Amino acid sequence: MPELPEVETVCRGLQLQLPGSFVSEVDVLRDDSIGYPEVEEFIDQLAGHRFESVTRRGKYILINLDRGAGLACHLRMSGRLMVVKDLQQPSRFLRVRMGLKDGRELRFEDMRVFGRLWYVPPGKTFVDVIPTLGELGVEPLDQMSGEILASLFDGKKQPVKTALLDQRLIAGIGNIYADESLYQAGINPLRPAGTVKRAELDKLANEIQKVLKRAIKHRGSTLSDYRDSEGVNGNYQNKAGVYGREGLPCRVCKSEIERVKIAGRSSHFCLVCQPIKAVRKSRK
DNA sequence: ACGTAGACTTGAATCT
DNA sequence: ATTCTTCAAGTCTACG
Repeated sequence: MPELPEVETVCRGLQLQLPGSFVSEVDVLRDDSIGYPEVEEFIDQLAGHRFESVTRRGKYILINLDRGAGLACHLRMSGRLMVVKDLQQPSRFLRVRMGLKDGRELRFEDMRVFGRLWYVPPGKTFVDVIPTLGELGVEPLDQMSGEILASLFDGKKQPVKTALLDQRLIAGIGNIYADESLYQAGINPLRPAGTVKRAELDKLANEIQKVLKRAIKHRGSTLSDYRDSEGVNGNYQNKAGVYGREGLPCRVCKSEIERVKIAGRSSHFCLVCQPIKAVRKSRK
């Protein structure tokens, strides 16, 4: 799925397009796409609401509606949330269609049907409806430092890559940006998280923010499915240092980029720039 | 408590 | 051309 930069790009687009618009009708083409409440209620209760503002928490899109209600969306791997003006033939992966009073449509498309939409009724909070939202870790663009990483990783034996992907520790980093951040910081993804030295964590914290901000500037990465709220591709994939570059020369040292599975996820890195043992100053 | 496969779902790409 | 296997922006559950 879209990771933090892609979700942020979608949110910024929706914030420009939605506030002030009213939902006139709701059409659910695939029941699995609705997380809460039951499909019938989702349809009945969402209709008539006005969009007020769009924010993000981790990889969740949070839309505030009038009367204290809300609409949340997680794109997971292949979800798209977009506002369309010219109502051309919808994609075959259209799962939920929300007609707006001004004639436009908010469409949720999702090839793999992992993504979800949740309606939050007045009186309930987003966390009431989506418990995992309350368990998310720090927002890396707001709170990130070597000190924070040191406390989050303390005593952890799992690979540092796996720790970066744990949404309860840090919210929003996914497979692409975990690999990219570790590459930029010169840290091998297989190193047990708790063994990464403080100086390296300082560097990693800095690189995480740099990578995420740069990706947002490029409107995210489009590998296959991701599009922003206007249906436009991201560009960051072309800037990647290691992700998707297995077998290609490292942009720094020219040695071949490796790919291994870590906790089930493809992980890309340069053995020379990210040695398995921390590089230490020669002792003499 | 901690860490890692498997499941969920659909399609694209690579290889015979 | 067709079939098979592998892989994919994520996360939740079930094991050991």
